[in-house]
Amino acid sequence: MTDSSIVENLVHWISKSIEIPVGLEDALLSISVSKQLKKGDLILKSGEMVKKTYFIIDGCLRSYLTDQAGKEHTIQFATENWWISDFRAYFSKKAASLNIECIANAHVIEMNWSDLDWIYKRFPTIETFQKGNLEKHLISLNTRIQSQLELGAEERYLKFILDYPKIAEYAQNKHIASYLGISPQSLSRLKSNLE
Amino acid sequence: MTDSSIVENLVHWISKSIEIPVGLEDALLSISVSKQLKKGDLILKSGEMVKKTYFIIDGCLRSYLTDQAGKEHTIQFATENWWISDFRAYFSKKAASLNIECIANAHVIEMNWSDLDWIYKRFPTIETFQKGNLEKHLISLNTRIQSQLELGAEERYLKFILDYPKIAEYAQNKHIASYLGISPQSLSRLKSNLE
DNA sequence: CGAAAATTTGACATGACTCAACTGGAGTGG
DNA sequence: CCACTCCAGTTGAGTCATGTCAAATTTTCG
Repeated sequence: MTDSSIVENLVHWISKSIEIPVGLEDALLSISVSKQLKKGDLILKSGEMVKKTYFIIDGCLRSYLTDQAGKEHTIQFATENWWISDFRAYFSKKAASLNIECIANAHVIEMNWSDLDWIYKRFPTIETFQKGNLEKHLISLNTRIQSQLELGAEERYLKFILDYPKIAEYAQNKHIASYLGISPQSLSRLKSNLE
Repeated sequence: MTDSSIVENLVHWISKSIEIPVGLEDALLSISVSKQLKKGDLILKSGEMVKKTYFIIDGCLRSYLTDQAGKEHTIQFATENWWISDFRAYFSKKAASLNIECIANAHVIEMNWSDLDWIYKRFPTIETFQKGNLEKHLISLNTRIQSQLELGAEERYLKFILDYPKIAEYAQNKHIASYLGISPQSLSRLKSNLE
């Protein structure tokens, strides 16, 4: 895939929420770096400054953190048309606490946050698009908290594979377990109980 | 307190992130309704459409949902300079799934979402302020998910009273328990273990 | 094929839940 | 001012879900 055909995917996605302003596509092309990632690639390590954000064309990535006990906790999965970065670190201007790892070969667009902010300044109408992204993200975090509060482990798992069937295919069980907040063993048992 | 002195609080708060455009204060005043709430007042009930959002001047509110088993789960606490509403329902144009309750006598500014959107259109520069709010909200949800994943109940409680000492004063134990995702009994035991 | 990683399974420990009883304070009305 | 009620909080006993540790099995991939 060429850079320009990759960027077309992003433009097409943006065009679903707003009219594409003249010049936007070229501007995006000028700041985009298209990357092919292989399973296992680490594109952000905790402790680094968060300079980049990624838009996923296909494949799957996850962000996770490692706690004091050495256990990993998955914060986010990202597939087609999602963004991934360490948002919390970037928004609060701190060093990354997350790692970001490719878990299924992926095409992504890499952009510098600073370049993206420049795009937002230059094309004010896409604020709407960006606001939509933030809202979508907010909804998904809210939903996750709600599930955690009111559902048991089995119900959370069922909801997960219902809401994100694609991710359920890509991700390993231990990744899903670490997203649901249970041990891999519990997830394994829970699945075998489903019949 | 008069309406205009209440709105000054909001304007002052906004002025911390952006330059106040000419006319903004009057515009805000024209759409703001200042309300005094008493402990126990319910200002949103699940099932209703979400037409309003609230900015808190002082006091404390919480949003919660009731699950099938009749158990309450606190989604958000809000004190000074926070907004509260059923964001998920509003952003996704659905009926409220949350209730919002005043838990300590409060002054709030009530606004219609539609009027607020009008303000955003009319004063594009406050998009920055709004974006900041969304980011702040996103960070707090992220932090909460992270705590839930990597901390045990006791550590979550300690972190809670550290991060939100004011709320810890206002809120009842059962509210805090339902926010942390544990039973009131467990919270009680946990606290007595702290010495 | 063989090594390394992921998953499954078993045995056991434990944290958190439920149900129920009891305590203590706040508010109300006689 | 006391008696009563109501509700939050505490405490105890028993249960259940989930965690841990370890071993066995299966899958992945060089």
